[in-house]
Amino acid sequence: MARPSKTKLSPEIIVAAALEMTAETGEFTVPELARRLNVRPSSLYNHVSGRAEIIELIRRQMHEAMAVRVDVNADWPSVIRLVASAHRASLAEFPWLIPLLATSPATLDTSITTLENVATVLSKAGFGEHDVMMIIAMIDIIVIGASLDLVSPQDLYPAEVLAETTTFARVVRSAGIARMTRSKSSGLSGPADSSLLSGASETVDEAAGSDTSRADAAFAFTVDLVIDALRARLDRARRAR
Amino acid sequence: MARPSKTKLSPEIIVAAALEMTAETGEFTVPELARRLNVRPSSLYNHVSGRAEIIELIRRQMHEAMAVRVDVNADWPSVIRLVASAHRASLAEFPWLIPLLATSPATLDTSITTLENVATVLSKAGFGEHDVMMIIAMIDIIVIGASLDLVSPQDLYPAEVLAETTTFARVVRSAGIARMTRSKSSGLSGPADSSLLSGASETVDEAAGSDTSRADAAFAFTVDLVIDALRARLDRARRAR
DNA sequence: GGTCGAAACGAATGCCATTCGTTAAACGGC
DNA sequence: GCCGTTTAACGAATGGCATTCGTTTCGACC
Repeated sequence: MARPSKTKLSPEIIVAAALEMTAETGEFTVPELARRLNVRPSSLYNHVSGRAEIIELIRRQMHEAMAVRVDVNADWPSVIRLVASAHRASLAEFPWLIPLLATSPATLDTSITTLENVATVLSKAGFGEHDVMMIIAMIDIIVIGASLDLVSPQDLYPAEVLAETTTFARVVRSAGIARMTRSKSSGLSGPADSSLLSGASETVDEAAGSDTSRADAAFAFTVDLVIDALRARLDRARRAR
Repeated sequence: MARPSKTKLSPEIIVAAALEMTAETGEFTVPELARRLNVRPSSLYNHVSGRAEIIELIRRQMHEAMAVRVDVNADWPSVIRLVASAHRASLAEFPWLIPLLATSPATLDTSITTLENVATVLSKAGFGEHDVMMIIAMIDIIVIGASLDLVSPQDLYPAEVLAETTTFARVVRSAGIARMTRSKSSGLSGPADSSLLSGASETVDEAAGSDTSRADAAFAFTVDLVIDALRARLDRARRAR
């Protein structure tokens, strides 16, 4: 077989398939990618330089997807909520890419535009320049942390462990979070170490959603708390002036 | 060669070498590990079941290292600061393990003891049970996010990109963070995709520390803000009662 | 219509994780 | 102190992955 009448590949096709694969299995190998595209692995190298470039393209695409249209005239708490929620939602879809994304420069116009708009809104609201920088960094921190939290195993605090505590056990129980069954771990693992998740039993996870509600609550709590604190800070600054 | 007079391996020796390797290169392969220990790869399998178990042992050790001795009689803001700082410091040492750690249950007595103590302190301080749970989750969120932030590339916002913004550029500049040079990327990558970091130029990174100060500032800002907000929340609850 | 580049293939390389059978030393009961 | 059993090393072999190179054939352009 040689060159086909209609080309079967392109960087776009490749990256789309790769993204789809990571979404399904959390894995991503070149041979498997080629299999999905009905192509030999070596063919891919006519379009991309290698696995690393494919990952880089995925990263770019994620950054684009994370761009949010910010209304520059909206009030700043809404903007913070919007941006934080949108970013968290995007990240939580591909959690194993988080270290990649968190540690790569914000090169994309789209995401920088979001930042620019957020900065504008905060500035207009009366925050000082240093505060604006810190707030943006803080949003990043919270978003990334909360995204990882979102994909945590359902029983972050197993019953056996809770048994040894008193205060903490009561607290957990009161939050309606305790899970007595040790259901299968989250699908997270990334390409690096999927084998790690063996051991986990495969019990029914009827209440699989119960823990995302914990993560949601913690995220909401944090964002609310932070916005409250920022509001107070703004008031204080205004009164001082 | 057969059984040596003095055994050359043990799970402890293996995990120590593996941890050291990840600290140095961010990588961790079984053959390389064996090479460091002056042993054939197959020998390792007499002591651990495989790569996955080594990772699991590393995870355990990290959890142990993250345990903090909490003075139950200390004031709660100090406790929050202490726990958050200690956890962040531990995580930042091995950032590629963060997804692993963040998504695995807290099984270890040591780390659960820390949680128990934190819960006790917060309860004694007057926080309701639901709040205690949320605060603990929030600390997790902030710690994880900040740890990843800590290992971000130095120039998170390259000059070329900033050129297209006005407000944001001013904000960044005022924070004294702008880095004009594009120095080599952070060493982060995890076992999955180290090859990604090729391309990066190897210029001198004279001011490599300048960005950790940004990360430090953002972390401190967030913790301070959150503690302020919690203090206000506590006051409000007290007054309502 | 001939030439040249592009896009597929197949084979081959080198690394990785893992398994199995082998060997010889250490251990432990008598 | 002897002897069987266990143990901890080894070497070879397997199968998967990422990648490279040479080959083939098709399409496009002159």
